[in-house]
Amino acid sequence: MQTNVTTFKALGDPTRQKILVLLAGQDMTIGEVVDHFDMTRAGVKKHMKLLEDGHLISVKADGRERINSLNRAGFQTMMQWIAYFDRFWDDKLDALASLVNEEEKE
Amino acid sequence: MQTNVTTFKALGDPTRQKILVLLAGQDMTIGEVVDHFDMTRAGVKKHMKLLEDGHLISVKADGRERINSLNRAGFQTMMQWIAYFDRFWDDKLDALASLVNEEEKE
DNA sequence: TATATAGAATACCAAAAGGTATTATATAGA
DNA sequence: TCTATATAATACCTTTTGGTATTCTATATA
Repeated sequence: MQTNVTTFKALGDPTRQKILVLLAGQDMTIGEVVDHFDMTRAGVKKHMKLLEDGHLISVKADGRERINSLNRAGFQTMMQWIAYFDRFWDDKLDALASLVNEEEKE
Repeated sequence: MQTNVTTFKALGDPTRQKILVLLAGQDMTIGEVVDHFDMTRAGVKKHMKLLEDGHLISVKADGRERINSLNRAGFQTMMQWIAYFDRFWDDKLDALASLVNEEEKE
């Protein structure tokens, strides 16, 4: 329950969401990602940094290029955090079920 | 694929995450939530507004009180968005499996 | 070696976000 | 009705964020 704030924050921006969708299609260098946006390389680079901080992408050096790919870790962290609340919905459903059963008895 | 940015943004803050955990324990008025933080009521109210915008909580009026409770909608939206990427991991696993199979043949 | 290309790093700016203080409104209760 | 309480609304301030421009470093390649 700590650094997942960084991960959720990374997803709280439309540009970064689009970058992830792009990378789901294929791994890319920053240059390739930039071609899909009307934004400077430096701007895109900042977004990539935040995605990396949130463990949503990982970078691998290859000569003078840097290959960016999706990183499952961030996604799993989020899923786990959200799953914590499943307990809540289950309780609600249980309570509803009990209520219905009680009424049926009458 | 639109307003979920608001939802993820809402979760990208530690105070708001804590509020959700509190509400998972029990429904609360803003006043009750404030008691758990070293922050003004106005500050907490702003956070609640963002959580509501992201459909993570819903508010029900009761006299002069407002009862806040978790809203499953926001959680489901996020789960669905994240689930979009499952395809990616599956592909990766498939590719890995093919590779292994190829090697076994030799 | 000289030069072009892929990327990193820094400084800077405007807008948005996190927070407080203050004022206003509606309802509960003496 | 008068007063206290639960909340809403607005103005304001400081920090962070999204973005550009500019400079610097490293690696391909003519």
